[in-house]
Amino acid sequence: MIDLRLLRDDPDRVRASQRARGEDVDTVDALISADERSRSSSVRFDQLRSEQKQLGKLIPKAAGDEKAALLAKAGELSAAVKAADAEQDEAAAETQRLLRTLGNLVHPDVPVGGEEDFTVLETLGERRDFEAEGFTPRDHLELGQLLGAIDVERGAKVSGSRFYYLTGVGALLELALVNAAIAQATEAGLTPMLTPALVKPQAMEGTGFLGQAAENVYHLEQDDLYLVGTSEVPLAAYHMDEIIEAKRLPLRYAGFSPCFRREAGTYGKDTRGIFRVHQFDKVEMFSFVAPEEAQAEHQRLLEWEKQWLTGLGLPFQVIDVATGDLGASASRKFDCEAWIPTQGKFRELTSASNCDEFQARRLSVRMRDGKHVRPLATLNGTLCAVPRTIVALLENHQQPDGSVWVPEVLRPYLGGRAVLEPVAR
RNA sequence: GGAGGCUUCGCCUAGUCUGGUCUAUGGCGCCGCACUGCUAAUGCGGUUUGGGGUAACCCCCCAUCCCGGGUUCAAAUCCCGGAGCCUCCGCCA
Repeated sequence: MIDLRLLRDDPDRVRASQRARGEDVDTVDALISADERSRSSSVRFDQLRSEQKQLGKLIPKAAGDEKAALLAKAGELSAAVKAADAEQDEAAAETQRLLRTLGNLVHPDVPVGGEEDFTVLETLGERRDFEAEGFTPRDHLELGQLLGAIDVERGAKVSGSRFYYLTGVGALLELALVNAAIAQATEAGLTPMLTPALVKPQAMEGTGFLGQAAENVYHLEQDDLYLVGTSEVPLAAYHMDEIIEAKRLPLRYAGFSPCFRREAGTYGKDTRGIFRVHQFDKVEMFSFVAPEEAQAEHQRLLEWEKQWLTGLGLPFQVIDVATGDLGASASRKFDCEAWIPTQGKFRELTSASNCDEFQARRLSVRMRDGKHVRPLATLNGTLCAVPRTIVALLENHQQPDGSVWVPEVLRPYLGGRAVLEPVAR
């Protein structure tokens, strides 16, 4: 959530940010009045409580009529204290509730607009000219089937649409990608983490996924647990309710976990193959840094993503995502989009978000900086979302005979194989 | 799943039976100062977090003894509910 003090000092900035996100601005006014109510009732409560304490010291010493008079007075005071307390609780709860509905402040450089209004920051890698090479590229599903790597029919039979099996070389390819990604992250100094995939409401809420994104989250009602859509959630919540010494920062993690997404409202989108699925594995980077370091860290995460995609030999572009397409918690988001030949488009493979202090406030993750304790900043970035990376790899590195070239970084994890060959059916 | 125990301001701990003097004790760690020509030792002081007052500091006020309710003029302390941890048993791996 955003800083309440900022809202008091500069409500117009908050309004402007909400507007840019395409969100309701009335909330801001409701919030300000709830906050004022909370503060004034809090002052009254403090005064009454102070009087009550003074009186409480006198009562044990008094006796007889004097004591009876004091007790009578204390009775009245007690009722007043309870009333003020109740009002304060109510107003503070309302303030919190409203505050949590607001998205993060957007960074001033973020392009304003919807999904299509992103800015392209740079384009990297070489796109192949299949026409010049003399063949029509197959899509990832066809390649996956030739290689015996992907089985979506049985995925649908067993679990429904948007589920799949990775088989044979497909399974090996996932393990290779994950190993290579973890190796790169570890090399860069991140701590590898295997995280829970089921989390409590508090963790899900604190990371900002129960707002407008709630419809995409699986919930286990019997246990009141959520299936995470990304290991960002357990990684952010890892330090929940903790105060971290400034000298221990930055803390950087590389989490690996399954990810579950309901993909509500995407009917008919990306229905072929494994580009958009309900369950997949992902290696995610996550940083806890001092707020003043957040922008530099954001660039660092982006650099690691670029290094990864470049190592895989994929052509891609980096975009600055527009305001309307930011998640609730991000102030700015850079996506790396790989070229998908059969779609003739760049598609999102990785995404790096700067959440500033938004998640840290909600999760109460703070840093001790000398005498001061203050919220820190959290950032997250995809290193490797497995199915989409497989899609991009297969399509971009395919050969006319349906075989697929394997980039160097993956070979050590594929028994040295340089090419994946079609299998006889 | 069954039985029992535990949870106190970084860590450990006193206090809970018998409600008010708890503004929560002591040790360790940490920070500052003093002192010994260094380190160590010693002494003194400080050391939860959040909110409010203040231009800011000193300081002052309120809350905070796992969380939420209740009883009471008054709760770390009594009652109810919940969470977490531990031990034993059962079950499964």
